[in-house]
Amino acid sequence: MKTPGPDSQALEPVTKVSDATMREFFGYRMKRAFNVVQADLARTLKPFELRMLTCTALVLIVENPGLRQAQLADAMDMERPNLVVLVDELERRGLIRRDRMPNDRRAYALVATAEGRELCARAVAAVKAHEAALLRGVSPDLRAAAEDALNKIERRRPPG
Amino acid sequence: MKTPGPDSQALEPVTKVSDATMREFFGYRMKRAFNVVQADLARTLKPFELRMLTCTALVLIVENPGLRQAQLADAMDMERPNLVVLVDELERRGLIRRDRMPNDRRAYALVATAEGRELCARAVAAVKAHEAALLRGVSPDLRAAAEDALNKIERRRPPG
DNA sequence: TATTGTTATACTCTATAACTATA
DNA sequence: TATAGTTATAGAGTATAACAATA
Repeated sequence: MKTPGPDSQALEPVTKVSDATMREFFGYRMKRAFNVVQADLARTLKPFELRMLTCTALVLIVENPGLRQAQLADAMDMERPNLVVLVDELERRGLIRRDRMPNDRRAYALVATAEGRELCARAVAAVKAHEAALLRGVSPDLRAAAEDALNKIERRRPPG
Repeated sequence: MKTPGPDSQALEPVTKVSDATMREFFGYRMKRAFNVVQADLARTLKPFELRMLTCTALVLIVENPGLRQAQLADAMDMERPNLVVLVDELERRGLIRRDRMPNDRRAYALVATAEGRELCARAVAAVKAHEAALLRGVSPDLRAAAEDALNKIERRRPPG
């Protein structure tokens, strides 16, 4: 005796899509907010022909002249092979140089050129301005709380 | 008269990499924290052979039986072509069905199967538990503040 | 004409194994 | 033997144009 289960019910069309279940997850809210931030950042960096990753690499090289690629990859939480293309791109554009380290000829000392430092400064200023616009409506207290929470999560790393 | 500029200085090796400039950006902190959350989520969903996107799609279909692919894509903030492969995957595994809509034969009414609903419930429970573990150390007040900030950012969308 | 789902394509980000040259 | 950088490759996520079927 086979009665129609819920799978074979006639359905009325969905008018408003609910994501109540997903909204209980912090990760879901983070992803949605991050998508907005990331899209805004991409648009902001486009005039400089930078992306989030290339901009981050450039900033870190400017701030830490002489660091090795392995150090940069570690700081950016990415694998060494994936960093190579980013560094290639920045070098090809004349924004950074790969200098051989005198005492360890396997490694490169990454240094920004004058042009790289100048572009970096302009990009950082633009991002700062766009973030201020994006975060207007979020009070300083609330932003500080959010950053506190994000830092705590970041430092948590894989918990079993 | 060409004196050595800062580019050609001898550099002492970098011992500790500083990201002070990047840390001023909310987007940078978000990305770093999101990477941790995303990695944890991926590990949590692996036993169910789900990823963040397939899990989200499944949850939304379970919660909104009969919704169209275009509605689902809109709810997930993704392009229609990219959703097709996700829905293909869920359908191939027998977790959802694509029913033709009676009044609009262009569209599909997406419905979860019994198996899909059961897997969904187990996955949601697992994610809930893992998030609780990941967020232990973040007080409820702080978490609420962070979610408030994330929601405000999400609702902001592209600001010129 | 416009819309739904689809195909094809391309770009970005990520992850792993294996190689080279140095140490 | 171990490490720094590299190559090659593959899997995901994302974005756009163009198409067939239907409205």
